[in-house]
Amino acid sequence: MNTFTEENYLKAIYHLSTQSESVSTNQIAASLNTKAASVTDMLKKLAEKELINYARYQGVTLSQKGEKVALSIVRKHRLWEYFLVEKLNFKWDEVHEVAEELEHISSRELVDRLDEFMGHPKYDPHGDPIPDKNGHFKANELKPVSSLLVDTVGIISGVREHSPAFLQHLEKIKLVIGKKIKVCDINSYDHSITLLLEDELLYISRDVANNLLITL
Amino acid sequence: MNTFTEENYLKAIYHLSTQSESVSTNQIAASLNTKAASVTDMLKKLAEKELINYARYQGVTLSQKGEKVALSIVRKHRLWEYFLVEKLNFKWDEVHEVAEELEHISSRELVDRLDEFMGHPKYDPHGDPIPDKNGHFKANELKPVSSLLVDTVGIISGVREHSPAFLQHLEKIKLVIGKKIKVCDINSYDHSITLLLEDELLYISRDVANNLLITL
DNA sequence: TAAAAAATTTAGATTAGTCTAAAATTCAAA
DNA sequence: TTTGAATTTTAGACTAATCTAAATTTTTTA
Ligand SMILES: [Mn+2]
Ligand SMILES: [Mn+2]
Ligand SMILES: [Mn+2]
Ligand SMILES: [Mn+2]
Repeated sequence: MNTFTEENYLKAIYHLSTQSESVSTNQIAASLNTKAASVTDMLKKLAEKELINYARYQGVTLSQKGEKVALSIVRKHRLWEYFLVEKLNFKWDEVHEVAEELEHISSRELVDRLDEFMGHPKYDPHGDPIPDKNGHFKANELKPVSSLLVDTVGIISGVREHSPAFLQHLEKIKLVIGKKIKVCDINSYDHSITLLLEDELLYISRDVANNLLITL
Repeated sequence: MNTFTEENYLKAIYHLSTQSESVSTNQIAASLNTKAASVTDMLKKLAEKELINYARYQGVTLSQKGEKVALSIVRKHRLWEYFLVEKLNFKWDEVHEVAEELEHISSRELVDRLDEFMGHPKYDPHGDPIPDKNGHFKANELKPVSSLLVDTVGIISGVREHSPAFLQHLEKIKLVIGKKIKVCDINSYDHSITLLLEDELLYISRDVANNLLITL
């Protein structure tokens, strides 16, 4: 159907589209670790196949067809991540790279049965929503911990940054998905935050607070 | 490490090597649905990487290094097939195509954990042995039903032909792996065979008998 | 609003894998 | 053992995806 590479472009455009309406050539190049010239070539090809809306120099949006493909890749990526963590005991910082490969396995039957096997999970190990077989999902209303006021209480529900280093750090300090936290103090100089987590005080940097997401 | 295509060539050479010592360009071309000229190009590349022993016009054998790679692909293929049948309820005739894709997922960790998750199965759904993480396996002593004498008793343990059509046919007549059979009669004109299977008589053609393997 | 800077596209190459057609080699008869 | 057939390799081309360098367009800023 579509090549491995085409799928990666569509996925990249999809993710970038959640940030800004239209996506630029340079944004795509950066996110795929490739060069702008290569991106332009591929955009022509994807436009030819009507997977994107593209006009020279004007940026890109996904067509309906393209979004459908992108969502199916995202669905597969997140379902496989869930499988790796829940069934094969991978850690949440170990699954992304493997899922980058697994998401390109084409069998529709496979992904739907995998979904069924796991009981139709709604969120992946990083708190990201898993689209259903029709591409539908409801995203949680997430706020970065850095945006909260003192005394706010919330549940850790997602991350903004997916690097193994960050995820390992969170795990080490037990700040994992599902935990309840309360903001105890915000340092007005460096914006570091003191949290209450299971009766213990925990200091986190502004950087960590920025990339940690909660539901109220 | 190696490309998808290189892996498929190594696997094809591996399987062909179980039939004849040295493998020919044309055999590989036929098994991969490609042309002899393309095969020659790839053989040069694989020889360059020391994955095969190759001398112009002389046929090919796998090097130790090449065999190791081939065995890891075969291991993955068969483990995934087992997973699909045992965990996701695929039928034995539906798994091969999907496994053709899954076998190229590179993570060593993934395949070893999958193996563990399933309890280190020894045989895939078609009765083929699954190499362990070191590439070792013991093949059953298999005989085609067509080679048996009247009154021989055996257990269905493998197939020589893996086409969905053949597998579906076997399933329909309940001739599946593990079943006990007894040869009741061999027709001397067309070599069709009458079997006893769970107190019922079953007629199979020479063709089926040829592709159905048993252990004594 | 006219440079200058930044972003994007085009031009021209490169690499992997494939093909057809032609040449070379091996094998099998006669 | 020569000749013809079959097999295999080489030559030359093509496509997908990538790159660098140069040209073009858009955006910024003075
Ligand atoms: Mn991921
Ligand atoms: Mn994830
Ligand atoms: Mn198979
Ligand atoms: Mn099999």
